[in-house]
Amino acid sequence: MRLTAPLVDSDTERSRKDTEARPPASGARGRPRSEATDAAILDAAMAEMAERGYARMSIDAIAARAGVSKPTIYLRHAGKAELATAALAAFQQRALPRPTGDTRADLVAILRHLRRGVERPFGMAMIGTVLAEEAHTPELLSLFRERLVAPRRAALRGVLEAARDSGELREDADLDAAVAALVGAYYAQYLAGRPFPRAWPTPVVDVVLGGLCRRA
Amino acid sequence: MRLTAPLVDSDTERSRKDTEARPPASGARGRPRSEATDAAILDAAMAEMAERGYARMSIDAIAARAGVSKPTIYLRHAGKAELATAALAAFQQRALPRPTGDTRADLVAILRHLRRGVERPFGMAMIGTVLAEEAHTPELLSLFRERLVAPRRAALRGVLEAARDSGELREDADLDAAVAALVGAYYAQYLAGRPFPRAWPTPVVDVVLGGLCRRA
Amino acid sequence: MRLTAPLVDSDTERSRKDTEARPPASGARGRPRSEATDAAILDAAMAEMAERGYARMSIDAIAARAGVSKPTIYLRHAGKAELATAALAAFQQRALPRPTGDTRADLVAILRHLRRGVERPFGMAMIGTVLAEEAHTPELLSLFRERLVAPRRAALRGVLEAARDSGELREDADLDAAVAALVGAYYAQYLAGRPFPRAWPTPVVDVVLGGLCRRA
Amino acid sequence: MRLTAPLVDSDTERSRKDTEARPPASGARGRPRSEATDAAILDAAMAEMAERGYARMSIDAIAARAGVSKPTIYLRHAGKAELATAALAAFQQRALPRPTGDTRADLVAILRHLRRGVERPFGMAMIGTVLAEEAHTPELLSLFRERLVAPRRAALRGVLEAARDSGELREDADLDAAVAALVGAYYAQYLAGRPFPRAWPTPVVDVVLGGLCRRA
DNA sequence: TATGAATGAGTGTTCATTCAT
DNA sequence: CATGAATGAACACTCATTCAT
Repeated sequence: MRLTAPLVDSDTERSRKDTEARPPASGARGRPRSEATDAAILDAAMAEMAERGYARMSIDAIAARAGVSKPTIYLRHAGKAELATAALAAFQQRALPRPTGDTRADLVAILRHLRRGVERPFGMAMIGTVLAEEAHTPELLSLFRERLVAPRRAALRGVLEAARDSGELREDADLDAAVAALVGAYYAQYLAGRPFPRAWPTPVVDVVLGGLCRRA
Repeated sequence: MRLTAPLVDSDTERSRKDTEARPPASGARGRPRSEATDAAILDAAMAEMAERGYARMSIDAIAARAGVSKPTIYLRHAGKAELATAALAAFQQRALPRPTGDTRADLVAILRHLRRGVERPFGMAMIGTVLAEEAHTPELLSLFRERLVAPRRAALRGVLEAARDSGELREDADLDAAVAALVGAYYAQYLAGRPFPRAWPTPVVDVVLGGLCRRA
Repeated sequence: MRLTAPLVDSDTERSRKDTEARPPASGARGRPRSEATDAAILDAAMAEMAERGYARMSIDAIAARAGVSKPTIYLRHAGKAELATAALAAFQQRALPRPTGDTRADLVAILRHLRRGVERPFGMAMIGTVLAEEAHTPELLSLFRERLVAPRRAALRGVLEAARDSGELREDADLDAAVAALVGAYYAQYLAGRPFPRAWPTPVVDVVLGGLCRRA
Repeated sequence: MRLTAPLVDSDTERSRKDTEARPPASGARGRPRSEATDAAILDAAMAEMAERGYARMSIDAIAARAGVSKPTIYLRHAGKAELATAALAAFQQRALPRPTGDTRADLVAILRHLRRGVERPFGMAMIGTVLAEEAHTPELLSLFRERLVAPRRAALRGVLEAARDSGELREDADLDAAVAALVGAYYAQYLAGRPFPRAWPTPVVDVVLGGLCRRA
């Protein structure tokens, strides 16, 4: 039974659960594990981690939220850290927008996608917790990078590379720095506690694409 | 007795401790409160918070690290949250570089200053913990913004405004987006797990100042 | 959540434990809660409260005395106050003597019953602690009144009312004052530190009855 | 400086402080101890003990209430137990009413005096705490008996003996039981949680006296 | 003499984890 | 397979008492 709505959106997909610490015995003897239970646990863990942070998230709360008992969780995951990483590994963000060939519009679309993730309740807290736990549970940060950060950066980089190859950009443009500036602007703005204007992605893209200096 | 080296750098200055919940009585009666103990507690708290995060940081560990007993801490700080905020408030980053009038050099200097803060051991974990604790202990994030984030943003903005006023920048430049892109690039790069090239600030400043697009 | 239990039960040593803050799930799934442990905890709590008083009674000591761990206690009782009230609620004094119709003998029998309670080791200390805690933990006193004081008063009053109805006592006899004088004599004697003579109840009953009986 | 009104009434007298654990050095060298401070400490201790009970009363709170520092207290009293007993020893209740020769009126007057003590805020809590602490700090109960209980019992007994000697009472009346019934009625009524009628002492005296008086 | 600072030993409570059914 | 019961280790915080000024 679901106790609360899951953190993930409806168009979220769950990836294959091949990261479990305690795989079910091969052969199909006995009652098979419920896939719905598997998913409920991972959803609950993800939600708790986002809302309360890894350190504060409690197995008890996850069990209650997923509507299962604690041993049911431990049967699937070796411990708190493994549960958290499994939840993160299973988490799939919304599909990134497909590039259209219009560089500016594509960049804005990707930043809009990022914004939805960051503005989701506790989205920044989730980023915070993986950073805060780096020393204690480094897998969280690596997984976060692999699952959430890297795809977005790749998408941005793809758009920029295409633009460069088509001659839209300067040959010597540092695309790495550009990608960092584009996505980082969100983090910086949030950390500064400043409100996001309605059409926030546009000015950022404009700055990065066009620069601040007066044209010759 | 100091158990560990302090987190703060040698050129760090400690700000006035006016956030204490139980201020020492004015006048000089009785045994004076040891200033070395005051500092040791705040240093230890800051270090524990950076290394383990606010949720995991324990008063016991802070007491041990500072070489004092727990009641000595509670004499000065009303609770864990107050101790953490006091440590944050007392933490003074290195002085920001003074602007020279050379826009590009000034921006690079400020970003270099930021980089030293972020690359300090557990620097990003500190940012992570204030973000992760936003729901539970919002004072941490607001204090962090006030003490660390805002001054840097103001410095960056000052340099950019001067440049705009002197005609160096386009009149319509969105300085807010530019500041976010400049400092955010660090966060994004760290979160991506990518190494920082030797002269990292330069490409970022170049992108923001000059833009990616080919000039007309 | 229930703070007090209903007024059920007449003869069983331990009343039904429906005052628990975290009741066991109905149905028989999972490991059943040990009834021996339930009882051991309540007994230990009652003993500690009588011996050391509510304020001094520690969960640690109760756990040790009951031979269980502290979380085992917290599984059953929401906190120290709830544990103490549960112990008090579960405590059942010896059954009161049944009235025989002989007024004087019945009163003496009830006072003898009271005396056994008061002379039990720490019996008066138990009364003391519920009085001392009135400001801090008023449930203790109300439960004590409900479970221990009220039944005895009712029994005494019943005997006196029967005697009055049968014409043995004066019509205008103040039964309330008489009941108070009868049971209060014990408290006063104890508080005075005076030894209880062998047949103590008899003189008290004689003093009080003499005042109530119809004059010749 | 007095922080709060003292528990004791204005017509309360303080007895000689010859129970101090640490008497001042003989000879009058150095600054003499302030008698006002002595009294403030004892008043504060008495009030705290009545309000919170011996176990919960804290030296810190007493110091604050008395407007002194903790070492000032420890200079005069060897520890918490000694402070509490000193406070109790120094406590003098209102003077008992002088007997007039009218037995019934004298008894009522003494019970009225008792009632004022019992109904004083925390009066019963004070009785409770000395009972609760009997195992831990038996001096409290002995002192309470000596200072508060015994004088009242003696007064009651005096009135009754005079009445017996003057032929008002039966020769064989058990005065001990009668005294216990008279004062105990208060304790019992309070413990039962029943309200005290306006003229409460009268019915109690009537019940007890009726039993003692020679029949017509 | 008096102060404020400092402390060792606890307090009630919670949590990740394992056990018994 | 799944449950509820049980636990060792920790947690933030407090108190009676002593120290240094």
